[in-house]
Amino acid sequence: MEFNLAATEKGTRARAGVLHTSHGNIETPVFMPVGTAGTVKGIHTRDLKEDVGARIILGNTYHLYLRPGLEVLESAGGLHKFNRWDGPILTDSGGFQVFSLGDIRKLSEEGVKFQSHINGSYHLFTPEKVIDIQRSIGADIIMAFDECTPGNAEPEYAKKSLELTQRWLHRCFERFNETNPKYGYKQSLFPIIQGSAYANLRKLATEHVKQFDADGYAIGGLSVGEPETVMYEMTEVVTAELPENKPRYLMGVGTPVNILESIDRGIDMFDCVLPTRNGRNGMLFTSEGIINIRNKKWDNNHDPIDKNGTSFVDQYSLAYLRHLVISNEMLGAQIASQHNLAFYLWLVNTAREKIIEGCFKSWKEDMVKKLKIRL
RNA sequence: GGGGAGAUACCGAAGCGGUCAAACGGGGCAGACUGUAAAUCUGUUGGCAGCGCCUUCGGAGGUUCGAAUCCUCCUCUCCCCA
Repeated sequence: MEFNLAATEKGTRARAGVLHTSHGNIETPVFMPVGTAGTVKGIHTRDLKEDVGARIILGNTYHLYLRPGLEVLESAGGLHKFNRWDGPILTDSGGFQVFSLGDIRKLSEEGVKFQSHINGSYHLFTPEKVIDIQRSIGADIIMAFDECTPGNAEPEYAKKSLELTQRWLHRCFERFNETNPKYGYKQSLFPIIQGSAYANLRKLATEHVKQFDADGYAIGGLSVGEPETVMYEMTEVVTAELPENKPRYLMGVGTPVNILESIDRGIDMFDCVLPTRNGRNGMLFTSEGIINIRNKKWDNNHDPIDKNGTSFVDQYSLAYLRHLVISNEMLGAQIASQHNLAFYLWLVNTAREKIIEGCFKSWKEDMVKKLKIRL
């Protein structure tokens, strides 16, 4: 998997690049819509591609393993064939579920024993097994199995947790190197840098990860409860040490402001559930600011959702969308999700253009102010 | 015409002498959500006002220290039999 830098800008670490995969090229910075269960909730792949302009989407190892299961995915010929998304796919390893499903799992040196949130059955996820599962799912980019350390972890715990993730990383690469893709195209394994809110740990983690000369590097364990300033600081610490010629992926981030600030700090790839989840729950990210579409003040406003919007759905009015969301009509969740995703893609696309033009920094400052406005 | 049941806050519906400004649902209003156990969750919903006061349980009277709860009359709904 090749990555080529197309442009950088002085006075910022922002980069524009192109990542080449077997399922197409990805221009960066990029936002990757999250499709945990093999679907970006509420959005057809046709709309993802043609309307939203998504270039790569996510899937999740834990969730897809439990349902529909590997037998179905393998007989379909992998996730691309199963969900009819022919662009690149990235699967998360289940490391985030170690964090988010903290109450129904048990952590050990060997791996993590999850109790299925679906039927209560037990499943041991080891680094080796997680690689095997991701071979079966067939994503272009697969993630190392890690422990996503909570944002408020004590130093001792953060250190122990990081060291476990590091040992698991060796096991991941070992299994990765002794197995082959199942569907005839290359897969790339990205390590995940942990270290919680501690700069010294983040530096150690970054150094450690570089020995694998991976096709890309991810930063995990951020936006998990720590203050935003910490998130930015940790991102800076890590990107300062990572090789320039490899893509950097900031996992699970974030708000539109978070994304612009992180691009400024040298991040190339993002994913986040906010545009879809918050969209379903009535929150719109627009070029003028944030809208809670359930609020009464929109009930008779017939302006378009976003007059600068790039999506087909932006032609719908605020009043109509409010009506749909308030009435719990499924189209409301779909329109809101599609708008938000299109907005996120517009945001990273524009950031890319501005980097190439050499005026990202000033555009960003301006944009961040607008994005914080609550309409 | 005869017999029965009932009227409670925006709606539905508990409550049947004090712990009732009144359970619970719904609806309304607002908030949260960051590698998705989420089309979810939380708060609030008589009026003022900083824990106190004021106006509420169909209407009017009454009993009582005290009434949404008991009594009388009135108004209106619903059901059954003619």
